Amino acid sequence: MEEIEGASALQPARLRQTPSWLITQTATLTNRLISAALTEAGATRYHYAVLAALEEFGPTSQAELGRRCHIDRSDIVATINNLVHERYVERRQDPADRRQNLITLTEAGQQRLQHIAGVLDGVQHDLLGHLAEREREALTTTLRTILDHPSNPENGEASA
Amino acid sequence: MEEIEGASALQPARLRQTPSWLITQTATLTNRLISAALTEAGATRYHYAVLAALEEFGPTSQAELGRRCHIDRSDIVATINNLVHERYVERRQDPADRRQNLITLTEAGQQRLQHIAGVLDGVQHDLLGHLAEREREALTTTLRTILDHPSNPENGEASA
DNA sequence: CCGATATCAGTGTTACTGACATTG
DNA sequence: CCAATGTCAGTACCACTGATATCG
Repeated sequence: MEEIEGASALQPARLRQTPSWLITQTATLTNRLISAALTEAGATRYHYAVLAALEEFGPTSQAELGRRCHIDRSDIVATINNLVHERYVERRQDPADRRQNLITLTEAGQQRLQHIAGVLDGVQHDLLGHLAEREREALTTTLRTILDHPSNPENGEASA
Repeated sequence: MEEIEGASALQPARLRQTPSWLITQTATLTNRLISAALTEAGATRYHYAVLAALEEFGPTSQAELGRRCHIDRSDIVATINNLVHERYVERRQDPADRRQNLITLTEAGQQRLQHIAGVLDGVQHDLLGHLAEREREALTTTLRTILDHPSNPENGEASA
């Protein structure tokens, strides 16, 4: 077993032929790279998602942030706690609806987002840089198609 | 449905443009479907992977199973414990190398694999059934390319 | 002594669940 | 009374780390 070079060990053909397996394996690899990069920057994927949503949509309630980013309400709480503590966002009660908190991006938060986005760009390159441009685009298009399809429970209900 | 149809809430453009985000979201959706299907069948992804490897390669040590399926040694232990308890595999010490256990698929395990594979086939259909055949193939091809690339630490070292 | 194996205990992140109080 | 929101506590699975004992 010395002359081995390529794969560390041959994978079962069943796994190589099962799309769901390939997807989760790819996600595992992706998460390794993302975690390494973001941990170094002291951030998480949730930070990035929330900051991006706030930049694009302006002050937003926590529940709405969760819907937009597909993050659970309870996880949003922890994320916002964190971001508030680091002064990247501000949380205040919405006077118009006192059930809600309005989350606002700060100047520092805006810069933070830029920084995280740069870090993530590097990861995309490590992960997909060896693919042809067409292949990369086909991949993202297909993934968006899958995510937008009604088979995704996230899409079924709309709060009218 | 009311007048809203598409996404339940508009997602930040940054997320829609970040491949790593699309990959992890797709994996989350995939895992929801897989978990639902496998939980009902009383199985896990690790069960499927190990059974598939044993069917294809015959009796195998735990360490080798881990390498082939990209599962950590310590997780293999728990998986094999489980499969042994349900009589789908047998574990015995390798007389030729007493450090190793040789894991063998039983007749029941072979049938179990068939059953799980059938369940998973249904999930692939729910997940990707709405894609064109070409798109599905392009997706799996691209994912295999990513996973086989040296940027995947899994591929770097071989016991050369 | 070193390397590989199996095992055990424990950690961290993500995603999710259930409960609760407040407000509309 | 019902629905939505924010909060908290806790769970499950997956991936991983470190330590240990055994064996080659």
